[in-house]
Amino acid sequence: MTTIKEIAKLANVSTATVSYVLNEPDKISAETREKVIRIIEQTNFKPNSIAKSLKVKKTNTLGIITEDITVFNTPEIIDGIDEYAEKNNYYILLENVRLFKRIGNNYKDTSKFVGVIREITGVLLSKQVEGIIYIGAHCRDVSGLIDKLPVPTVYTYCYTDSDISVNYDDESAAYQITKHLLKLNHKQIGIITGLMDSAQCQDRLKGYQRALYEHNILFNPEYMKVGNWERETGYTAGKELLSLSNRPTAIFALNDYMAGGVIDAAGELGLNIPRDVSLVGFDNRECSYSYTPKLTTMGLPLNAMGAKSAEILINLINHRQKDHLKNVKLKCELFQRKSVGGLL
Amino acid sequence: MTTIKEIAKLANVSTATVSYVLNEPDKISAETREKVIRIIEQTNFKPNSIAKSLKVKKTNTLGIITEDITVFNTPEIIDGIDEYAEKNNYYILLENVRLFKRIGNNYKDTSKFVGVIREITGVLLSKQVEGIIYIGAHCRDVSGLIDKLPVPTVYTYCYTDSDISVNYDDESAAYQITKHLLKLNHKQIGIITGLMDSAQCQDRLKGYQRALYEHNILFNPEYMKVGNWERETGYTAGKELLSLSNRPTAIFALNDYMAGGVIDAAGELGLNIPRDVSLVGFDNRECSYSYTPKLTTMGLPLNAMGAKSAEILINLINHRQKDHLKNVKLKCELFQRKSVGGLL
DNA sequence: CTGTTAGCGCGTTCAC
DNA sequence: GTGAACGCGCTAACAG
Repeated sequence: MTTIKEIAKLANVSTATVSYVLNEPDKISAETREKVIRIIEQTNFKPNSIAKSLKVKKTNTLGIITEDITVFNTPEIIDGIDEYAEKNNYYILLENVRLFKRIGNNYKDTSKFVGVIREITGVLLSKQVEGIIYIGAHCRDVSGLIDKLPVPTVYTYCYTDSDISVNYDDESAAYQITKHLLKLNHKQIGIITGLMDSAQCQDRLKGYQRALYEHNILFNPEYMKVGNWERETGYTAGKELLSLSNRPTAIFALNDYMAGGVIDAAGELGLNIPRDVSLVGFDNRECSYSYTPKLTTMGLPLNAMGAKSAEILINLINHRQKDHLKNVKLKCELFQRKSVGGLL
Repeated sequence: MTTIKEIAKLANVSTATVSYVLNEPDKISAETREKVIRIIEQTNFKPNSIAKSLKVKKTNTLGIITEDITVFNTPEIIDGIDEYAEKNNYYILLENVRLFKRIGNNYKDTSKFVGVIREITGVLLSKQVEGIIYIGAHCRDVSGLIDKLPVPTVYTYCYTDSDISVNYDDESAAYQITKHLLKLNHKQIGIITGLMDSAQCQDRLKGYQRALYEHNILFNPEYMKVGNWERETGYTAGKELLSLSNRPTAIFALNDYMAGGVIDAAGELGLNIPRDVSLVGFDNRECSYSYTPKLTTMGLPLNAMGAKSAEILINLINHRQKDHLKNVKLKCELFQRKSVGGLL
């Protein structure tokens, strides 16, 4: 690899001159500048940013820790981070924990992998990243997972009790969906929840109830079935709801997988979606588009979450962050497709 | 941040001693070693790998260029790279081109973004990556996209006419599928292709024909319909195939989307899958699992491709690569689900 | 005003 | 177990 010294020699100038051409071109006369630039281009010289970073104590590098890059939400978040970072001249060092492969389904027990995380943050810090974004595989409380770090840290798709996090607004999303159904004159709206110990599930339930309440509709416990996020429970719950004597005219499944189960159930019962019953999912996963009918579902602002995380982090790094930020919640967007119909 | 000097001072030794404790502990007496280690732990000191890299001229960093990290195949490939890299003490600097957002669907016209790629490789080189893995968004010839680089480069999910690439074996995968159907006594096997200008499509067609040939079955042009990879053409082609007087007993759609279209077509014609017609897809995309019936499809060795790319690259970096490697093709694995039945 | 000299950043490693 | 040169680019201070 060519070095600045060789360029200097070839151009018959000092290394300082070359450096100025690169960093403060105005300081150098047009003539020498062009001569130097020509030689740089000819030799394909790229200044060693390692050396530069050592000197200026700035790496312009962000560390990303993903719990699992193969989880559907993660790539889009990274994409958002990446776009914002690039625009602001930051680069990305990626650490993928491979959570599921490493510790299976016990990921809720954070103690199992604090050691792994400590090692990873150590690497990132020794590589002088200026800030860290932690992307959860699954939206939950990860307090205690990362020790207090000497660089700013932002959590997304998860949160802690003391750090800045970026997520989407489950409550408002569920409210939005329920409102949408109510406006189409649905008054009997079934809901299939995920596991009840998840904050996401609780928040969505709140949004659902708030919308009902605003329309003076009493929450009917018969219309709520508890699922576990998997298609099978959507099927079971769907069957129960649709077999009710006063069956709901619309069903809100708290994720797309369970909505798929409802489609199965409706099919078996000879019910047509959306004619006989409307259906809404959540997540806008790829599969929701290939269901028959195409599923109306809630899209997550993943890209925006990534971009927002990067924005906050870079602001923190450069000490221009308003410090009142804590839990940022971005709005979701409804994707209206073919599984919802209106009532007279 | 603490430096080696401060540690040295606190421990009353020279910086050299601290360095040896870190890198060649045996050279230092147990007594001083432990003293130094204690202080390192107390102060939470992390050696600055930037400075180390500058000195030892080794960053242990691999650059990954992804054409688009949001494309379904990419995260799993990165996961594979990551796993292998981590085991071998390499780290990952990620550059995401965001191909589709940047230049829309004209990605086949490589000239449109050579400039972007040149800039990205420049950044990676200046950050002293020791090798680069280029991950295509779409398997195709990308010759001329990257200038000859001073570090080893491996292409995956794409290829060039002169560099090492890692892909999967389309021909053998299609052969495997066709063979599977033939063994179940299917003799009339329809095929729905993707766009014919793709090498992948050509190779799969070859595999299909080779299997038929081995079973002395003449290729029947009526049984081949050309699609464009989208669900709609799968539907159209499926309808045509299934309306034939001697309709095929099995259909091989060259991707899962088009297989979805065949499911639509069969449904409309009142044909049951797999009773009336068997169906196989390709890609094992998430949606294939949520079709009714669950689709039998060909899984791609994405993780293995990533790992293999990393392995080759790291071997190249350390000059222990057999140089006869060129186009590595990994085997695919059939996922047998519910869309295929046997014939008497 | 243009361009040069020289020391610095931090950890490594060789000669002593 | 230590002193000191070294890697490469940056930049303050300075000379022409």
